[in-house]
Amino acid sequence: MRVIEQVREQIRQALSSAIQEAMAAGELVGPVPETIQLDIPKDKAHGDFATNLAMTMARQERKAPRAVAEAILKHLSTEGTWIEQAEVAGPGFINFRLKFGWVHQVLPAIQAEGEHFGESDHGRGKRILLEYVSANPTGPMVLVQARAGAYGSTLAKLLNAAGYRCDTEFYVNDAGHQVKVLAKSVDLRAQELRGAKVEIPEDCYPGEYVIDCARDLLKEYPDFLDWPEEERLAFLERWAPEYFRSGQEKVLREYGVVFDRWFSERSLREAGKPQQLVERLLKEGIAYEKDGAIWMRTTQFGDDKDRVLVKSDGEFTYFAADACYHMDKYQRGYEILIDIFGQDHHGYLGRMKAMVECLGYPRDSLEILFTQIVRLFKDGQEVRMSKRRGNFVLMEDLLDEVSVDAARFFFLTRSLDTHMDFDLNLANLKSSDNPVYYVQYAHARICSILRQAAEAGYQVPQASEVDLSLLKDPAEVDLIRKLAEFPEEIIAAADSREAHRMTRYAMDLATLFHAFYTRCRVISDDVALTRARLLLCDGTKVVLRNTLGLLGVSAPERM
RNA sequence: GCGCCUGUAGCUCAGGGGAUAGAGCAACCGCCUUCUAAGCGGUCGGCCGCAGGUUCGAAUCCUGCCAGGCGCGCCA
Repeated sequence: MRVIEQVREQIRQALSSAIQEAMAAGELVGPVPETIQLDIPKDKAHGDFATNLAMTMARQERKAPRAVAEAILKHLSTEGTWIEQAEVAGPGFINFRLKFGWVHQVLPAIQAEGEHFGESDHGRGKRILLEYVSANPTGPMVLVQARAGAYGSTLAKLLNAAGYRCDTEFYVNDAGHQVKVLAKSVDLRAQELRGAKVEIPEDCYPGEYVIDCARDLLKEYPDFLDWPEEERLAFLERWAPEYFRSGQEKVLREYGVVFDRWFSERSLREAGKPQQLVERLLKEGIAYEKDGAIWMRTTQFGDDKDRVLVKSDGEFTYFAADACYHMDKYQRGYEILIDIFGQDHHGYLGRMKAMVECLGYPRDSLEILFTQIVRLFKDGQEVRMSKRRGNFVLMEDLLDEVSVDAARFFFLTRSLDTHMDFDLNLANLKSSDNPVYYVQYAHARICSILRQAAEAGYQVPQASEVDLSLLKDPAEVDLIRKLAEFPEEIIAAADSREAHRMTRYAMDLATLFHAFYTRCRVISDDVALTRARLLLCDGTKVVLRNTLGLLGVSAPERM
């Protein structure tokens, strides 16, 4: 049950009828606007809801906004609604004040729905595939992937809570040139570890982690270097990517990021998907041959230049495999594809959109979100990451410094497209100043109250046995109203793909609870009031836990 | 040169057509004999990068400029 949604609908219908009445009376021209915006004003003096309806109608009516508003109000019938008072305000807003108690309806709903409170069928089961992180299996993950991981996993939960059916996938680039380079690099390091003097060529991976990988290899296969070179390299082309991939999976799992599927690029290639696709596109005239290569006609759909599918040496490009992968997603029944890419891939937007159209799918069915860079600061200095030099900041390094809860929450307070600074010292991530503790503290506080109440013989009552009208302190009403907003907050965050809205909601909710706690004593001699407040505490606890759950942050019972 | 992102309080960032622009941190002043002070209340702090335009209304949309970040391969 969505309390606010129902109230909104009620007000919209009242407004809509009022306009029709006014039109019948010749006071308005009409027509009734298709959408009626109904906001919750920032300033409580402006009522519970407000609409700019009259201002948007001013032009068609050829009247001053306030005059339009007056005409609407004259015909507004509030019978059978929660509306107590409606008035014209400011430049032409219509402000509504609702009857006391309208928000109270939400507490029984929370109690009934529990961990499912907040979910809705808004998305109508539309199938979405969210691909994110997708780090190359040629090394450990870097800082920005922690950002993508936090954001993506929460976005997926939000989409599912909002009634979409969202699956998540990690695309493993375990094929192609880079895998050969990786195999060569590991092989050389293995030789080096066994005392051979080897020179690491420029084009090999120089990172320390390659040495670690070689060490683990020799531990598992002590006779590795006795194998013929050709066999060694062929083996490593499979073993090394899997070595790094499984390492990534482990780190991500500890970070609260679990994928429904790890999709292998090699599996696509081995199944002959690129050939099939190229043949099909050639037949359709969407691909063509030029200079010994085969190109996809992406310029047809707004790309700057056509893209190579098959190089003149006969190899399929990464782009060709990516096209297969995305086509495969559609063929598996997903209607919307969301990819989260690093900022350094932003140049792909045009070609990816064009690619999807070349494949015969709607341009808008592919959405690409870009995570902007993350800079890490420590002791006032930027910790620089450089993949080439091999001294880049790893995701694991970050998690050595801060808790998963702190890291996830911090990333999720920022919109994806801000360039963010992660200051290990100033952000004080392990200290109590971190907003994540502020929110968790509210949850722990409630748990403590409920424990104390239990000792005093109070259990959380059934909502039906509580006099909700006792919850009338402004702090109580504000808190309940915020609880009521939770379902639509999820929908807004899911639809806009803005996962970071939920940390703000969490902080706002915590603030309102702390204010309530300070103003209103829960456990007292007044039995009826105590029971009502216990129900409110329990409802807040449920919503805090649900919110933190979406964020992938723990909800501690004690702190 | 072209493209993408960013520019809001001392710092880190929300807000992205609507009423008086917000939060956290930092600074300052108060509040624990009672359910967790990891808390609450208050003060200080802003030409929303600059200039035009659209609009009843612009921090928000459009154009240009300035500054910073990142990309522009038959690489992956």
